Amino acid sequence: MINSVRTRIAPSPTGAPHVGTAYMALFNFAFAKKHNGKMILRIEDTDQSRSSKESEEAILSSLNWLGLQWDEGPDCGGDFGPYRQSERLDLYKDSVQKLVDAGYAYPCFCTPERLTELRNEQLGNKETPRYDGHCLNLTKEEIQQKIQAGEKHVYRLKIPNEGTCLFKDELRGDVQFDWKQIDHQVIQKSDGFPTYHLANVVDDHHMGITHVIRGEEWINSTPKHILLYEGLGWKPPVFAHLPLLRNPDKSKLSKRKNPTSIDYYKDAGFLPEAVVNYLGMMGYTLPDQREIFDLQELSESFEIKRMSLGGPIFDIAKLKWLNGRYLREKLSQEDVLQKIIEWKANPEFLSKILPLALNRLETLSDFFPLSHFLLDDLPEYSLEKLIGKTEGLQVAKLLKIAEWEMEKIQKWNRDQISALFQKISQLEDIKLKHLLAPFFVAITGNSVSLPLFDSLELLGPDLTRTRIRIALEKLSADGLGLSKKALKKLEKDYANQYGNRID
RNA sequence: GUCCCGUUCGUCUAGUCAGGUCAGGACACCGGGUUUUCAUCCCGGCAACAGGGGUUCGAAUCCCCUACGGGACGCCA
Repeated sequence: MINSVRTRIAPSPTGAPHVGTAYMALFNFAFAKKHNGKMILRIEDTDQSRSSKESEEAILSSLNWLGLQWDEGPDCGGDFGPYRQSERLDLYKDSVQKLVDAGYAYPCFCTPERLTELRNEQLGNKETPRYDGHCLNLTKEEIQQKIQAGEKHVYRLKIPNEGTCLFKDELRGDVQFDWKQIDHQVIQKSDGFPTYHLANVVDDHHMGITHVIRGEEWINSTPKHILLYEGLGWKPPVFAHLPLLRNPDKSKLSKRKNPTSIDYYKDAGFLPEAVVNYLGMMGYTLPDQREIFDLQELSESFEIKRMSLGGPIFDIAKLKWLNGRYLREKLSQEDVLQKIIEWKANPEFLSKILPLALNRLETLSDFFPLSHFLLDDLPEYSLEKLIGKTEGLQVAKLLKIAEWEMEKIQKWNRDQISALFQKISQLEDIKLKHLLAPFFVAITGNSVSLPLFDSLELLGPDLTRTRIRIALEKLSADGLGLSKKALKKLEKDYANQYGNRID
């Protein structure tokens, strides 16, 4: 079938697998299946400094865990590969050339310094920061000369000076932007890699994508994409922008305020079917309004027009309720037992705990009380215990610093974790023993427990992050958290001592 | 700040396109029942059309304005 529906998900391998990715994947999947089409998975690894193989693997494996199977992708191949953008560079280079020839793009030699200065100036004048078209005035000869001299340059998209861009969003109808307020977006970076905007258009075209179903965050850059299709002489796909998942405070879902890693839900003991079901009821209701449904039921009855557009708040309480129903309605006791065993009651996992606990055992019955915090979702403890002998505000500060430092850990293991705490101990000039005290409580629920670093390794980054976040919330609720002002100051001091945060 | 998108119970939503049933369901919460406790299960309750103007016999539904919320404004995606 030539005109069959093809959708895609295009995760960027720059971090932990995000539930937002799963959310988009779910509806791309459902839409494709509903129309007997295919869903393609494409890795958007055009950011050389941030992309990693580990992250790519983690994302594929998490989506697999959820059962959101794609028809073509880097792991399973397909007729439109390769499915990693870093392996398709020639294609983008050709397109840039085509765009330059057609007058839709131009090289820009401005230095990052000049651009920063320009930005600050515009910001100072309360203008929207935009490229000023400086390099648009270069003559052919000057360009030739600079390129030959090996000057670093990027390619920018040339936006019309006036007029409007009108496009149709499947869910919202006509959307209109003045070209005036769209920036001359970089489409090829100085390292020769394309930016998202170029790569996604080129790939969507070559991969035969018929429907681009993506997050609302992209709606503002759609005019640029439309222009790229025009410049390359291609027909744009159908666009549908889905609402963004939100934190309880209605901001875009973020790991600062909510567990956002798919792995968290796995580690915390949720069933993939329940997570998928829950995600499916965010912004969507089946025509018959049933609320327990699987991927297939969702796909069979899926009507994209039924998507509601208000950003749904991710409510863990409801997810838990749903998960409970799956446990007792969808599975037999044998099934549940098997799941528990596979989850954490397996010999592999328990045998990792044992060496930590052995010296502390007098009877076998000591084992589970000692290790329960590795099996719990969240441990319980009092605020007094958390603070201990440390000063309250100091506790919040240390937790926050650790939270930021943990984001920088590439490979989550004992050594890295140990190094992290050693570093904080030194820079904050606090004895390791005293530094660790509040962490023992936040992580294990007790001031006395199994060795912390090994425990953290076993617990994994996602459960760890959540426990630190919860501890911070407890402190705030009692007025011992960081005020807005204190946080600002801490951010600054942190950047000076530890380097920039990665969020 | 500029632009774009959005707005029905605390939360997820049905109803909006084709204007006309006490605005329906679910989570959470509260109360009652079953259960040695708890949970499950069952029953009941609380609770919303953001505001203001139009159009109309009639507006949650169509139009306009305002407010509020979110997003975008990177050589990130």
